[in-house]
Parts: sequence; structure tokens; C-alpha cells
Amino acid sequence: MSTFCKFETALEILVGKWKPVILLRLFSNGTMRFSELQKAIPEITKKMLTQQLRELEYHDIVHREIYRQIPPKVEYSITEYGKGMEPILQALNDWGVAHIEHLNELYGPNHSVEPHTNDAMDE
Amino acid sequence: MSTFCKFETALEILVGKWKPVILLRLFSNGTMRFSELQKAIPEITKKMLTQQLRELEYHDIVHREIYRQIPPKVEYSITEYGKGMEPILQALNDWGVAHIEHLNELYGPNHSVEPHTNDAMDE
DNA sequence: GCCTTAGGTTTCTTTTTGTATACTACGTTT
DNA sequence: AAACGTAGTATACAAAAAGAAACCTAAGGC
Repeated sequence: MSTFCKFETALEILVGKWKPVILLRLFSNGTMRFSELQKAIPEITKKMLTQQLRELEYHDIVHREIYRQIPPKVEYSITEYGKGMEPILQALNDWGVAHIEHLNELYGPNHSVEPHTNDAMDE
Repeated sequence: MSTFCKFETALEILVGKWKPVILLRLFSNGTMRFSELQKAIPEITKKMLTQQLRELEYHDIVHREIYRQIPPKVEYSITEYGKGMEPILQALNDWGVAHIEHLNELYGPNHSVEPHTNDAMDE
């Protein structure tokens, strides 16, 4: 009854506009401070960065190390457990790359990734 | 430069509150008509079901077969290309199941999947 | 000549997400 | 004594996604 039924749980960890790019940075850079993440992802707001990091921390994907200093210093890194996600992230990535290719074949090289919604169709 | 950078594309296809459950139904039931999907997922509205199916169709994951009858009949099924997603869906699912297990170990069996937001804390 | 059916579409409201800006704490530098 | 720097929180607001409900179509049955 419940085989093949809980990938929604997995997705919850990946969704949100920012989690993929945060994970990407942490996976490739190792340990990063809050401000380094901000610099690496300039479009993100503090609120969003904090919020997403807290969720990833709750899920034991990232570790938050606080240094009690003034000015404060907090470092984020992927946990050992979190590293176990890498293969699946890689698989998703590979599939994504291949899928863009597939969409190119279907719709030509200058398509949008999103289907058109019924607004904004040449008016 | 662009290795490990496009799993966002893959995620776009899976995200949305309903796509996982729609895909699940189609993968396990094979061909289904619109109304069968509605019955199988009673909480979904027609609008959402239509919208999500259109997006999956655009991405060549589901096929839409229209029978020109009155009353109308429309059948949905996973495309050959779409079937290529099964391993990755299975992998996500397996990870999700294991992750729930992991959360149980961390927080005990009666936790919520979501971290608490700062509202509604026992007040 | 009205009702039913299937597969939608349209319009409106609510909820969820995201953005922008300000403020805090506290030791160090100017 | 005022300004700076870090890692946030708080508040207000805008935008996007989701939901609810009504409407549409066209053929066949009553």
C-alpha cells in the first residue's frame, strides 16, 4: 500500500526557490558563513536565506556552527547525513540536463521551460 | 562550469502540490480518464488537475488522448519518454522513506515533517 | 425545451511565498 | 562618542500559487 508513495517527503526538502542553489553552494564550497552565502547568492534576502537554512538544518542536511563572538560568526556545512543526498541530487541534475535537451528537440532551441499560461499570449 | 547546476529543471516538473500524486496514479494505474483521476484524488479541483496535467503534457511526460464524443472523453497516460522518469522517482521515493525513518530517530515518532515556524508555539 | 454528462474555463477569494526596509546586540575601530 | 560589522528578527507589503464555485459546450434522453 505504501510503496512508491513518499517521494513527496523528499521533494519537500528540495523545493522552494532557494534550497537547490543553497545546497549547490554548500556542496561545492564546503563550509560557508552566512555572509559568504549572501555574497554567493546576491538575489536572496536575509529572511529567505535564514528560513531555508533553518529548514535544511531541521532535516539534518546542513549543520549550523555558532561561534560566540562579536561580531557574530556562523558557519554552515553539509552534514554527514546530508552528504548522502549527493547521488540523488546528481541523478536529478543529470535528468534535468537531458530533459532540456529533450525539450529542445520537441520545441526547438528557443523555447521557454514553462508552458505558456493562458495569459500574455500575444494579447 | 555547468555540471551539477540544473536539477532545478528537474524539480520544476515534480513540484507543485499535485504533480507527484498525479504521476503516482498514472504510473500505477496506466491509462486514466480525467474523471477517474478526479475520483482517485478527491481533494484536487478541476482547475488544478487540468493545469498540472497540461504542464506534464508540455514536458512530454503524459499523453492526452481526446475522443471526439459527446459527452467528451479524454484519457491520460505516461508517455514512453515519461517512463524514463520511473527510476528517479523510485530513487526519490526510497530516499523519502529512509528520511522519514531518519527524522523519527532524531525527533521521535510523533514529529511533524515541517519544522515549526515561529507562530503557533503552544500559545 | 429542459436535464444530464464529461471535461473543461472563468472569475473571485484566500493562502502561501517572497521582497524591502528597519532594527538589535555588542565589541572594535575611527 | 559615533560608526562599523555580523547574523540575524520584525514588520509591512507585493506577488504568486492554490482553492471554491459558477459557468460553458454539445448531443442524447425524457
